[in-house]
Amino acid sequence: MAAKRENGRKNDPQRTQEDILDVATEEFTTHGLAGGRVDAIAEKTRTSKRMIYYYFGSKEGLYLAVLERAYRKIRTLEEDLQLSNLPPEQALRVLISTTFEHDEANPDFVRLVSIENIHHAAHMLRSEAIRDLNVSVIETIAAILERGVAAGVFVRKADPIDIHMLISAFCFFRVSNRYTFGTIFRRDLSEPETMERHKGMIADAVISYLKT
Amino acid sequence: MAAKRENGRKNDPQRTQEDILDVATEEFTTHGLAGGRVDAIAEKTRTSKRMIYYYFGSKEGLYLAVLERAYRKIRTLEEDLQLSNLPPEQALRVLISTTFEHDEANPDFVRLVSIENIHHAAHMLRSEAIRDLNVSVIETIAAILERGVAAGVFVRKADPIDIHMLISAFCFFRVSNRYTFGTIFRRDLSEPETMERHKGMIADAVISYLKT
DNA sequence: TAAAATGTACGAACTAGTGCGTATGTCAAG
DNA sequence: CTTGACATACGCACTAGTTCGTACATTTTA
Repeated sequence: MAAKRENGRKNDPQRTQEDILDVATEEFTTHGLAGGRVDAIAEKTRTSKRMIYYYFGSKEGLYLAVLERAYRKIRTLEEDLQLSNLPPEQALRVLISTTFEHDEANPDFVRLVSIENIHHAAHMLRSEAIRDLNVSVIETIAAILERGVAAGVFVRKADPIDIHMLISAFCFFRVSNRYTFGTIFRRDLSEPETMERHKGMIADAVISYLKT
Repeated sequence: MAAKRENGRKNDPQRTQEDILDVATEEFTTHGLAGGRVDAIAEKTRTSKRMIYYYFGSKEGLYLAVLERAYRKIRTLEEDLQLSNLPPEQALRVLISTTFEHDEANPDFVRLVSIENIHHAAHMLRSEAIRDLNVSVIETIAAILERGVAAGVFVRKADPIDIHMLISAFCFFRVSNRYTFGTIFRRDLSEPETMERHKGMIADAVISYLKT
């Protein structure tokens, strides 16, 4: 359906699709899946609504494409962090920093995941590409925990997925619940000093938990 | 607009409104604000669409009413926990347990907050009732932390709002991201043993953090 | 009987999706 | 290297169906 071509053309399907996906991401993350309007996307695009259906078939197809691209962008960062050379505690701190900054830098991704949860992860289930993701993080954490226990710096034998959840929950929440939390407590979570303090807190909390 | 009546009538506006709100809560938490259909709500109600507009004026008005009722239900629980008699560490554990079980028991509330965040907390901002909520929790935590530091059981001088966020993030995430997390890691977060383990983990993490 | 509560039927506006025509590029034959 | 046949890329204008909201009639209660 989507043919791939080299450059030097006026017809540039690659760019057209990217353009559509950029606009669609903005629209869906701002209004949700049901709230996002195909016409609104079409208007902000260089191209027309017809092209959206030409390339993505349907509104849901477009949404799925947006979701998959967001996940694909993510995957690259999680790999090759080279944590096995670092001492366990430091390795974990680097991993936590990375997760923290990742969520902070990708609010679109966070919002899409929130939207997916409202829809019971129905679209994620249909996408194999997305399903077998994140697994590498667990292996990374598992290795760090094992080394830590072996070296005696960590006392507690914790489940890697649980630890990932403890870290991810905090980092994710800061971004996903920014607006309600900010409204209730009148606090701007995107301020640099707040960010640094929070980054230190989740790291210290996880480390001290493992040391107890 | 909304008259209050006793019982023993065929006309029971109180019950009608509650009925509408129940159905609307279900609809909005399942499909989101934009995805929720007024006609679908009307059908599942004992009454008709006309009544929805009679009592709530508009779809947004209905949504706001749903949101406010959800918050009102919550508020009751947070008060009177009588934590000041307990030693600081135990008081904190009780508070964390309460938060944990609260989010677990009120997935509707959690979902509404998620939906609000997608809409930049726009409706919360308009509702005074909601805005000055949750403040009591902060005071409770602040008192516990002070007592803890004074007694020497807590070493770290932490910000109460930060601690609330650390706790709330984990408890909230478990419910809000249940579907995506469950899909990726093939783990059922609602299993009793998992719940107990997680409840213990967040408590231990917070306590050990404060003791370091 | 006045006021509140409720039901029915309908309409205006919106929205996802499409039919059909056009433009742009590819490739092969002459 | 021009020409013609064909495939891909694109846009306008329309449709079928949905969705929020309301006008009007009716019943119930004070």
